[in-house]
Amino acid sequence: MGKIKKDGVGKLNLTAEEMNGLYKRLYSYYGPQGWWPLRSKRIAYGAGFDDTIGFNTSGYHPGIVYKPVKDDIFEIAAGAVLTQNTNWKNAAAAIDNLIKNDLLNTRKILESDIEELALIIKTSGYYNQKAIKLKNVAELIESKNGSAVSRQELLAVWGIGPETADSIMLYAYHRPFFVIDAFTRRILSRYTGEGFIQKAGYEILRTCIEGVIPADINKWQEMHALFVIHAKKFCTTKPECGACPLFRACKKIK
DNA sequence: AACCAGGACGTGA
DNA sequence: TCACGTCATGGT
Repeated sequence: MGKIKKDGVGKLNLTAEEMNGLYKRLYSYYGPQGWWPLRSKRIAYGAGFDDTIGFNTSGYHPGIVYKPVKDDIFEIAAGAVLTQNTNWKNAAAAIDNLIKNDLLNTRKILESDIEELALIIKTSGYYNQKAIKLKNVAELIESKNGSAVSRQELLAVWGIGPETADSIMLYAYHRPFFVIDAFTRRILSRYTGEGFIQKAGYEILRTCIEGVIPADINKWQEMHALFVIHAKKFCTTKPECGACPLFRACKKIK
């Protein structure tokens, strides 16, 4: 067995109270985000949607009815892949280009020429790798013939790591897996003052967070989206602590 | 002009 | 397990 993984868990002192306070502060400041930023939502929200960062910046739009369609699942999976280590704006441009070429569904992706596909998603960076990844996810989704994919199946796909898998599970399939990204780590480590959060392994941190936030799919979706928007607005690499809505509660660890 | 952006994978130690 | 190199565009 070797090392005791509990060493890692033991150093994480994140509490449900802290998490709840953080959620309430972010939610009251930014409002519901209604993620995932599907293009149908981006269009529906119109001017209220900041497509450079993938957020509805003008508050909730209760009058707008979002109608899910079959290809949404692949759009989310594709977006999760295309935004790997890349800003959303570049990924969104790639998605728009896929739409322009009528390629945003599993069958068309599988039929597409991989070198042409790579050029179509060029703006997202790593486009040769991502072209392969898109085909791989499309293949998995297509093979399930409409039934939901599992996290394990996603992780078995070349190009789908834990964060991408969890994004797909949480936002496309509405399953309870909390998404851990660099922003989540940065905000939580600063806010709680626990430097160890930056070093904790993915699964350790994920299960820890899942244990301190109420098991509510919508809340998990919102929490992750709130982490991302806050990391872009204030908790950047060089944070804007002066105007930050979390200033008073934050432990401010760099 | 370095640095960052909603990572994942292969390799060597 | 873990640190490090690779993949790559586009904005600040």
